[in-house]
Amino acid sequence: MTATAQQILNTAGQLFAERGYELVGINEIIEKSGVAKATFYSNFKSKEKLCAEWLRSEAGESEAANRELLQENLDALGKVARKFDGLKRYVKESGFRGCPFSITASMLQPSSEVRDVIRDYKANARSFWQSLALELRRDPGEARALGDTFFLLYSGAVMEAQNARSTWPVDSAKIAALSFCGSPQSS
Amino acid sequence: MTATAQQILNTAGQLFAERGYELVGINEIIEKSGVAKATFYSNFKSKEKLCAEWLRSEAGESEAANRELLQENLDALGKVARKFDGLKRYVKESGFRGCPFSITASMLQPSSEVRDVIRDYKANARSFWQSLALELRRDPGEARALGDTFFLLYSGAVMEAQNARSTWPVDSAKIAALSFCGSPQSS
DNA sequence: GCACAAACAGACCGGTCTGTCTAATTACGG
DNA sequence: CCGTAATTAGACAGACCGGTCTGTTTGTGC
Repeated sequence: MTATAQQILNTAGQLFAERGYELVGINEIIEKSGVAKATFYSNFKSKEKLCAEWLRSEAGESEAANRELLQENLDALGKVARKFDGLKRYVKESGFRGCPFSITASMLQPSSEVRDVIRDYKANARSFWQSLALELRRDPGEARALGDTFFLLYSGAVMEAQNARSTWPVDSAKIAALSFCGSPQSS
Repeated sequence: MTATAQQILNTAGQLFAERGYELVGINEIIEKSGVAKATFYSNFKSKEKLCAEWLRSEAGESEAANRELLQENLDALGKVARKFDGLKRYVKESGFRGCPFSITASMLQPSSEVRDVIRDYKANARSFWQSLALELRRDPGEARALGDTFFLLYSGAVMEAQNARSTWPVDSAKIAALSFCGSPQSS
């Protein structure tokens, strides 16, 4: 990927995250990234391909962060807490607009390359929570249920933090997740 | 509200629910509802007003259903289960696209009349779950926490059922919510 | 039968959208 | 210094958007 393509991707990513895929036009993207329209189309076949590329890179970063967190020297409960603390920090940032994947999915026609990227991301996120749950429950069935509970609480927290424009859903979800495994809450 | 306005509202509501506010145009709405454009604009000031009206009616239905459920002769746990069962039925319907309020909110510019409707709806939904929690916990603090847990699990289930195009998130959320009632956090 | 209101069809407006194309300019390796 | 490739600005196409407007037809109460 050339430096020009990277520049376009960064700019577009920021705009997509702030206002959503459908509400950002190509013209604004090229203007803000200081690039001619022909240059844009020589680097990306279409707006939708650009979107797929953006989400792929977001998914990559998220998966790397999850992998790193899993390998840290910390008990599973601490990792759960860390994950929610990270979300809270993210929500506090100006311009938080909810999960880029879910939001983008809701703006897409049923069939699209982008949907595959989103599905993969969600599957990975779910399996991250499953991994954490496996450290907390011996029984595989219980672990699966606990992992899904984490996953759903986290997802609900993202969604409602966006709607309420507040961090209370994140705090509540964290407390719920921690107390769900029968542990004292930390931090 | 005239029968014509009602017809437009029904058609538009269906289209909005299926594909989202931004992806449905006025021209399609009037065509599908068999109405002239001038007639549309004599019944609704703008597309956005129509959207607000649609969400208001959705919110009204939802609140009525919640009120009814709360008054049924059933213990709180049964009501929690019922609420999730209702969601599961709804998810199974063809064309389920997630929470209309959250989806619409994600397509809107920051300031809009519609945002107020959405905020009110969410506040009402949260207070519904709080009411249920109050039947399950004496301590007000614990009840509040439990209500928010229900609320977030439900919201996460809606979101992820849409993404996964499956009902497993609803089943998992229901199990989590019910087992959460069964294990009151002692403090 | 007539008047009035509502609904009709659809042309039209200014604007935005993605995407294509031309033609001029720049950067640079051999 | 020259040829190739990248990049530039921006005109343009074709579609669609929300919304306005004109003029006609239809239905209804008096």
